[in-house]
Amino acid sequence: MNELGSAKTKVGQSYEIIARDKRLVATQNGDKISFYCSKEEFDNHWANYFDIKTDYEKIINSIDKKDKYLCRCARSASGVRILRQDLFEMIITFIISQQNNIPRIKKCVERLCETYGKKCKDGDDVYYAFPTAKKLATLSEEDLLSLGLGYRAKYIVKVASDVANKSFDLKALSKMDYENAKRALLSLYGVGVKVANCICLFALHHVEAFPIDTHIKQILNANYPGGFPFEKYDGYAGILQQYMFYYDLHG
DNA sequence: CTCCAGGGGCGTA
DNA sequence: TACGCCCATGGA
Repeated sequence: MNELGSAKTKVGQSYEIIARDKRLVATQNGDKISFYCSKEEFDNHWANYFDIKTDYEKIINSIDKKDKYLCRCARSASGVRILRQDLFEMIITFIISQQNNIPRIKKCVERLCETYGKKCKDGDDVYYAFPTAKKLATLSEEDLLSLGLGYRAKYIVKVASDVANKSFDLKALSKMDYENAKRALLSLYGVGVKVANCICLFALHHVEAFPIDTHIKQILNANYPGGFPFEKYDGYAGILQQYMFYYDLHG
């Protein structure tokens, strides 16, 4: 059992996190979070996933005190962390996310896992891992269309086969700096600037990546008509972007 | 440059 | 209940 500071106080919330073939149940009571796993599993796997080593308080303290809006966002979202999620999962998930809303993205990913992912057991509970590139590469566009993926189906088939046959090298990608990683991702079929930035931020932990969707565009227009002061936050603006996103969503 | 491509969630009436 | 509107990317 481990504890973390939380972004927001809630009572009796329970969460299920599935990443690669691992699953973690977490509950939150007030600002106390409990993780139901062994200390070994937490240290070996989830500590990295939750980016435990990064000092987010230091980041929050670095915010320009004159920027009341950003200070308010950071205070509201102070428990938000940039996860270190699986690269292939993020590539496919963010391709699905384009032109799509969160409930539907969740449904698509769940169907994808239940249909093509490895069946796993945790005690009496059953869950499904995210499908491998090798597995997805065997599918046809029609297979994915039937899961409701729409016009993104053809992107996923192509990207999965490029990854499976190593014409797109994930290992090399994971070693690149932000600019090179972004350029490499943009070469993938169905990946544009916004999706590439999301993958950089949420899988590769390039926290300078600052994905701009229409939601963030509105936030920036409303609060930074002269443009966001990237120069003050060199190398980690993506974390602040997440604070603004959270604040806009949850207040 | 503009338009269109699934589809469903969501705001509005 | 029913109606538009929205959305990221590639291709025409």
